[in-house]
Amino acid sequence: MQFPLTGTILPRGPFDFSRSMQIFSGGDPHIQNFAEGIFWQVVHLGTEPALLCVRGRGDVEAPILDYSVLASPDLTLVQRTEGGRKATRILSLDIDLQTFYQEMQGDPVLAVITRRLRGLVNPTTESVFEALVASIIEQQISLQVAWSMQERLIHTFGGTIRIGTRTYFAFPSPQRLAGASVEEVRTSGLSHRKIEYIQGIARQIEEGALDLEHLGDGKATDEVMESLMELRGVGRWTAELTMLRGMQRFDAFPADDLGLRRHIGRFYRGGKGVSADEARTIAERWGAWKGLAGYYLIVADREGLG
DNA sequence: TACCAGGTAAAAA
DNA sequence: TTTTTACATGGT
Repeated sequence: MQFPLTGTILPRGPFDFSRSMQIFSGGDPHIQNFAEGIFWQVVHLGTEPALLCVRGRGDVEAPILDYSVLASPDLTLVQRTEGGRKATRILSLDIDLQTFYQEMQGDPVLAVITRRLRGLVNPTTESVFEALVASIIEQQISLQVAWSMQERLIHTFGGTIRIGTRTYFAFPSPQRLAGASVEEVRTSGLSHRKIEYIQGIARQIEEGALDLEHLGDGKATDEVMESLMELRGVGRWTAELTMLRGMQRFDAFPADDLGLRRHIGRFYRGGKGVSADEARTIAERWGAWKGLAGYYLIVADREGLG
C-alpha cells in the first residue's frame, strides 16, 4: 500500500512539458514513460524506490507541473518532499532557455529551430551512474539494440515498486550490478567487454573509491571530462554524453557521435556528412551551449524541420 | 550472407 | 605514434 504525496512546481518559462517528454513515449511503461500527458518513472527517496508521476498544465510561457510521489508509508516527510527536487532535476527545469535562445540568435539555422522548438529541454537522468552506464551500453551498437539491452538490464537488476497490480523497475544500483555474476549480466545481451567496464565502475563506487554523483562538484567541464576518462571503458564520447545526460553540462559536445554528425551535415553542409573535427569547428559558434544546441538539431530532424 | 550501427582498449604495425 | 581488431545484437 502506498501513500501519495502531491505537489506543484511553477518552472520559469519557457518550458514545453509535452515536447520535452516526447522522448519517453514508446518506452517501457514499467520503467519510464510519457503517455496521455503523464510522465512517470521510479526515483529513489533516500534508498527507497517511489514512483514519480508528473502532469503538465498551463502553457509554454507559464507552465504548471503537478506531481505525485507514490511511496511506502514509512518514509519520512523529508524523504517525501525530495520528490519535487527529483522532478526538477529529471525535467531539467533549471536550464536557462532564455539565455540559450538569445545566444543562438546569431546562427540563422538555430535561430529558426529554437523558435520552432521553444521550451524544449533535454531531460536528465536521476543519477550520473545511470547516464554513464547507458552511454557505455550505447557504444558502437545501434540505439535500438542498446535500448533493448538496457531494458533487460533494468528488468533483471533494478529495484522494484509495486503500485496496484503493476510492478515498476528502477535503474539498478551500483551495488547490485557490482555483486552480480558475469553470466547473470550476460543475459541482458551485453558483451563481456562492456560488462567489465560497467562492473569495474560499479565496484569502485561500492568500495567508496569513486563518487560519481559528486565527481563534477566545483570542476570545469574539461576537468570533469578528464576525470571521467580515467575510468576504464570511458573515452571522450562516453564522457561527453554522460555529462550532457546526467550532469547538465550543456557545453559538453560529443562531436565524434555519428548521429549528431549526420544532423549537423544535414543542417549546415547541405546533407553532406561532416568529420568530427568539422563538427567541433561548427559547434564552436554555440559557445557554452553547444551540447544543448546539438540536442535541438537532433529533435529538429526528428520532427522534420528544416 | 555480410555489413553496419550514436566507441573503446589493447595489440600490432 | 598510428592503425587494426574484437566485441554483441538486430535490422537491412
